[in-house]
Amino acid sequence: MADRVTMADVAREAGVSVMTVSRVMNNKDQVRPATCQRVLDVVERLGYRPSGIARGLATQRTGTLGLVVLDVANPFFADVARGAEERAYAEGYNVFLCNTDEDPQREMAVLGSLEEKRVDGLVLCSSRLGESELRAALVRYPAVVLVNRRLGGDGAGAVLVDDEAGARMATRHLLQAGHRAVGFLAGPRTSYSGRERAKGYRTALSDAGLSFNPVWMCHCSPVVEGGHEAARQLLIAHPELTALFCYNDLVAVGALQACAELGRRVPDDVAVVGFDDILLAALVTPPLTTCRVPRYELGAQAMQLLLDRIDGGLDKCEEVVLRPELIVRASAP
Amino acid sequence: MADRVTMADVAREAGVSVMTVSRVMNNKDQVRPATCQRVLDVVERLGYRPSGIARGLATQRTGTLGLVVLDVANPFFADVARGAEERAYAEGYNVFLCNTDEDPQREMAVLGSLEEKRVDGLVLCSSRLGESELRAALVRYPAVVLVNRRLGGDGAGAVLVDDEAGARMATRHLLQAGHRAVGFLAGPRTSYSGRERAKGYRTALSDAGLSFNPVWMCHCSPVVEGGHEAARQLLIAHPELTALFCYNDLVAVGALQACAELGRRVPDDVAVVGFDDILLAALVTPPLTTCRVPRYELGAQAMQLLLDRIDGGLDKCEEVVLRPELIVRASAP
DNA sequence: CTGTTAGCGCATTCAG
DNA sequence: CTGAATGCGCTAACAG
Repeated sequence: MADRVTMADVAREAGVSVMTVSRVMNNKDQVRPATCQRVLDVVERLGYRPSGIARGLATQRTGTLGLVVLDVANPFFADVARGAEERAYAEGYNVFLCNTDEDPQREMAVLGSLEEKRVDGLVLCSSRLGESELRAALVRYPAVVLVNRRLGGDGAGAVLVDDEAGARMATRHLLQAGHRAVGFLAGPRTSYSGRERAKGYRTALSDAGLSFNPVWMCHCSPVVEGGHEAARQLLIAHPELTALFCYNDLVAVGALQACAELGRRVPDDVAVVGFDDILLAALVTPPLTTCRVPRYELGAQAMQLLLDRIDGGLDKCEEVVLRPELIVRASAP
Repeated sequence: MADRVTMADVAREAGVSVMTVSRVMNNKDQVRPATCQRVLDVVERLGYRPSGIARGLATQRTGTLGLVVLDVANPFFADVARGAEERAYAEGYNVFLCNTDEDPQREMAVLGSLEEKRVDGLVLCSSRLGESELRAALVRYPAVVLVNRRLGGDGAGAVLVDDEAGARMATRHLLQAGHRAVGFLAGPRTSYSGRERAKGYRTALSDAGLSFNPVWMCHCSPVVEGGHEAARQLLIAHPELTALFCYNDLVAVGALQACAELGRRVPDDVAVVGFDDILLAALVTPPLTTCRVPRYELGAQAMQLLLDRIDGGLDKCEEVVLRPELIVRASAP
């Protein structure tokens, strides 16, 4: 790669000052069309590209945003990321993608690195930090939007799914089908969404006059293998269970596998309900009844809110709540 | 967000020069431990974070890399991205993720934006640019590694899957099972991998003494719906087909759907083989026979090669080829 | 409409 | 071991 062409090179070649080149590059209109054209020609001929780094230093804005997820390989976050990146791209921003693997230490590390990169804003999904740590971290960015997490009081926007309503809907669906022993594969302990879904699960039980049985609930990693193990343990320890409500579809697929291994037919012996409605959900056998979450929308709206807050001011909109929708399929008719 | 603490603030507060602070921040050892500690204390107290932007301007290295994919929401690229991001994170880099949606114009646009951001290097997956355009674009980066694409001659590294061998293996598997009319859902016309897989398909046919029948091949979008449509058309137009080799697993799932709609049983009436072995492949009914591609590895090795080339020099290693592996399941026993 | 002067925050000389 | 001067490439604020 040859040495980079700078603005000075263009200015010299075009016989103008760097300031004029700068104006042309930024579409400031106060340049005579002829001059403008001459500069543009030189830019073209020399293959000049302005340095975002230098511009960032001068303007204190980098045109750069951060997107933090637990794991892009998880289809949920892949879709969220796509929605977010799409909005950012449309507005001319580039986005740093960071994975945390649910590890608070790593989360702190990536937040630190994004601060060093001087991102103009940050979309933080499913943070696993404690309230005070999180609050302390977020003041270090010009603007922040949280996804799947609420943080009382201060200046972070939030885009959420109504997890409690979704879980309540899903659980009620099972109860209305006559189930009285509904287990809950609760996902990670540290998940905010998980806690909200637990609330919904318990509310649905109490709505139906049933009491919450803690031994029917089991935390697990939010992936297929996590659901597999947890479902296996739960079904063996509590053969009375006739239904499982699962933290997400991956966990539900794991539950399906466990049922198959244990010779429990789905839905006849055990009904299974998932959450998210990822592509997979409709394609497994039997197809999963699940709560559809608009993941792309979640990412896109979070990014939009972030952009609004970046230039509109922090009083724009504080919180967006998306409604999940129950999708009934064969795993829990 | 309060005004940012700068190096000068730290220097003043610690009673040293900015140079000393700079040395401390960069672990240069030529600082007396006592001074070092004093500086570190002030850094901690003031919450100082060096500016990567300023540092980038001064050093001409940004600690930033680009990763370009067609679509992160596609599970193939989600896994590649994860592998790549992981390696980059381990080396202290941040990565910009960009989607192109198979649109060459958009690809040019994101490449341009990454150049402005002055990335230290670039991993470019499945480029849809023409040879000369691509070559012209790549000289603008300090280092580049291509994924799923070969580019003769010059200084771009490449990490590839042996698509031809995989396709040949997959097709041969079908032929050995007695199929004589094997269709090919070929994916996008612009896909390099697609063309390689077409070669493998044709080679396998000729290995078996069969001739290539162009009407049994049909291009399609590399997603479920694309496979669905293409398979539907192909099976209606050519009911003699008893097997379908598919560009990837998503397409294969679409083919499964089409078979179901047309009342063709899989594998008895039509055998189906996919490519990639994404999570989905093992979970649909019937489970897909497919060519496993080590996607995480693909991303991780591409990133590793990029890092090697960034500081080791461009003569390091030019090309890595990963072998796919045939996974036999019920869709084509 | 165009040019000049002065930083943005840091690292790289070279001196002490 | 530590500091002072200089520049990375660009834009903001004034002048002309």
